[in-house]
Amino acid sequence: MNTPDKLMEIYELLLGRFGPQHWWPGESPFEVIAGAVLTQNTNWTNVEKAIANLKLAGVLSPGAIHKMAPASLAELIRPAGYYRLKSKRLKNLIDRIFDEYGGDLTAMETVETGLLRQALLSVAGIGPETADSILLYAFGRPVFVIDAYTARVACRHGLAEPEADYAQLQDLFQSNLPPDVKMFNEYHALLVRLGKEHCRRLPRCVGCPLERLPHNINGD
DNA sequence: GACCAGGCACATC
DNA sequence: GATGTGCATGGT
Repeated sequence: MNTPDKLMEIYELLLGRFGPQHWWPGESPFEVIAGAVLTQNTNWTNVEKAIANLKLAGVLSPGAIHKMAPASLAELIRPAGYYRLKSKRLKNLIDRIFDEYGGDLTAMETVETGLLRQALLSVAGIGPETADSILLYAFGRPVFVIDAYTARVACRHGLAEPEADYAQLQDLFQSNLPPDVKMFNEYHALLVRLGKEHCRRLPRCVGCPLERLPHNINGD
């Protein structure tokens, strides 16, 4: 089977088995942006607490956070962990949004995807996964998000080399699938779901023969 | 009481 | 260029 068909088959199997994952459904773009930073190396349930704090304090907006002292912001996002670091990163990003786009997220909507990605990546604290999460989940761009689970799953299904880097893995999905935002959204979430249930604690797939691993999408 | 979670930047070798 | 380390909380 060719790669595009294989990738689509995996997607269909995952969707059939787990159903839609509802990642970031119907939330404001800014909430998604904040969440993308807050979730770095952090369980999502802790991120939700931090976001709830921001909402309760009425500061879940670029303008409000722009004006806040880093220490005050840090205190609100404390449940998400790495709070001093993430306070700085969030403010770095928002500072940029003010400098480049006047603090207006709608002004970013017209920026070409590649340019927007470069802009995000140039912010200290925004790496490829965070940038791509923002592009896909906040701005609806057809960008495939790669994370550690994606790498493990792709590798263990013979779709990528163990040493494949972020760009290569992203190219695998983007070059072999139609640029469908809704599918990219769901596919990434499903790969994380699969990874959590079957690939936890396994550091990539080096030396693991596919047949012997408990990773089968069909569940056996 | 470990171990993990929807990373990233920086130091060091 | 690869590898190691700090960042920090809350759930299992």
